[in-house]
Amino acid sequence: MNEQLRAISELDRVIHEPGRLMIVALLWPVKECDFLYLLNATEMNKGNLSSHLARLEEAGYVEIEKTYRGKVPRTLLRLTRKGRTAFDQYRKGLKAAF
Amino acid sequence: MNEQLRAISELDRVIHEPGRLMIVALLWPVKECDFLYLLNATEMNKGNLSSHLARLEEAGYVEIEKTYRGKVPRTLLRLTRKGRTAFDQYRKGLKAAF
DNA sequence: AATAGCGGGTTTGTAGTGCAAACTAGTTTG
DNA sequence: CAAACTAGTTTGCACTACAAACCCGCTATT
Repeated sequence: MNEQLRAISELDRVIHEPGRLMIVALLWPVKECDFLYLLNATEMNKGNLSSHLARLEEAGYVEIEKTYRGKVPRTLLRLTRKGRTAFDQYRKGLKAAF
Repeated sequence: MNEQLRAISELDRVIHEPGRLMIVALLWPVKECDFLYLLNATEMNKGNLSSHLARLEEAGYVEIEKTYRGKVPRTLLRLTRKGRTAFDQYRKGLKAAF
């Protein structure tokens, strides 16, 4: 197997999924943001977004903090160090592949 | 939704799957090759390779030609014009996204 | 002439995944 | 107080990737 193919086959599947790729790409440049921001930015539906976030949390790539803004619930999302590294690696992999 | 995200969300899922991405990347620069070449190059198992090829054929991205080399069956694979275009688009999408 | 093994794949079974619809829990509005 | 809204989560289903099992014709073996 050549380098290009190896790079492709080693792409992180958690990040590779476009829905999650959007989320991570959005979280990457900022300190944090909330659920509704992601919802609007990605144009996913809530169910979808919720489960992708759960998957990313399970992988240790995002932190989910549930807070209140007054009486209204508000979910804050942050990329963890691990998530940041994983995304950097993912992009390196893409570069190696193409 | 910004340009980056749109590019991500519009990535062709048939090509996006790493197994198929390897296949298409291999077929792209050559006129044709056979099943066993892909099998070795990708290090997939036969079943997997077979079904990814079927999916690509169904999408109209590859042509599958069954021939004989003497008495031994030999399956030849080629990227169609449509497949070539789809891969070019896919790479354009990646560039736009990262 | 059975049979065992191999080359070249395809089919089958299953676990996992993405998706939207339905649901939950609480809040605000009429 | 009922209806509607906010902010998500859970459920159910359809699809998919994957590997194990299978298939089938050929060749070598006993």
